[in-house]
Amino acid sequence: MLHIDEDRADALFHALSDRTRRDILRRVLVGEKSVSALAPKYDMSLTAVQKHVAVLERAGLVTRRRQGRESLARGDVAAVGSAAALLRDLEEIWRDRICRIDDLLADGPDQEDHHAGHRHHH
Amino acid sequence: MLHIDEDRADALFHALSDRTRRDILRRVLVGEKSVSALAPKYDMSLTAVQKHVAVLERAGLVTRRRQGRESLARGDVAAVGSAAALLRDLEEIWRDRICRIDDLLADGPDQEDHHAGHRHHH
DNA sequence: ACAACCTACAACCGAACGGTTGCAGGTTGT
DNA sequence: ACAACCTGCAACCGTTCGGTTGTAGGTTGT
Repeated sequence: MLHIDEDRADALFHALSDRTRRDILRRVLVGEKSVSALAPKYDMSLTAVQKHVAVLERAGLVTRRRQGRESLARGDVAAVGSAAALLRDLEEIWRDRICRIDDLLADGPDQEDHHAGHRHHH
Repeated sequence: MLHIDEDRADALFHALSDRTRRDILRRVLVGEKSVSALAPKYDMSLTAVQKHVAVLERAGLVTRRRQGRESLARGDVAAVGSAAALLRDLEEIWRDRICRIDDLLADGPDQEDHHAGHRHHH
């Protein structure tokens, strides 16, 4: 689990980049909530809140379980942790920056062959 | 510095939600790089890379200094840290979830008066 | 002086985003 | 049985996003 997929990282940070979604996440982290229980907290339609929860779910930040007519969303703290791990990786890159010798060599031109393995999505 | 602005959080996570920007950030964290030094690493135009750096700069994740004809971008590890702090807040909310009594009371309907202080941007 | 280089910015384009309304379907309580 | 409720999904709309090309201006080396 040392290397999280880039697609996952995209989804994680994108899900976190909206304040309404962050607020929803905070609420479902303290306890399970149904969409209709969440909706009246925000001044937007219930469908909009539904979509926000769906984005959080696609990123793995919330899981859902169906109970009767309502589906309850619960925040997944482990997913928050894996986002935090990505940031820790960045901080570690910074801490080890001195040890890199190619930094002193001005980072050789095509040494890393034009960002290989970097798949773009369009 | 205990409470980071929501606008800043939006900008931070949005900047981090693109894999090209995360890759740029990794490179400028190990050392200063000019846009034209960064550009050949990606199969997109120089202008596109310029825009990505601008997004990172607006989020505070990189700073720039002008030297002659080129402007050098440097990653700001403190900004990465403040993003990490936001995630730590979420994890703390989860750790303290048991202590909250209003969770047991099903989170009172308008107790938090319709998400007060929640400014939306459109 | 002049060519080569690096950056900045505007205009444009298709796709994704964040929001809406409307409708259909399963669940619950009386 | 039936009304009330909760969810799911499609269609639509304006804005932002990620990318392009083109143009202009400052800096550098010969």
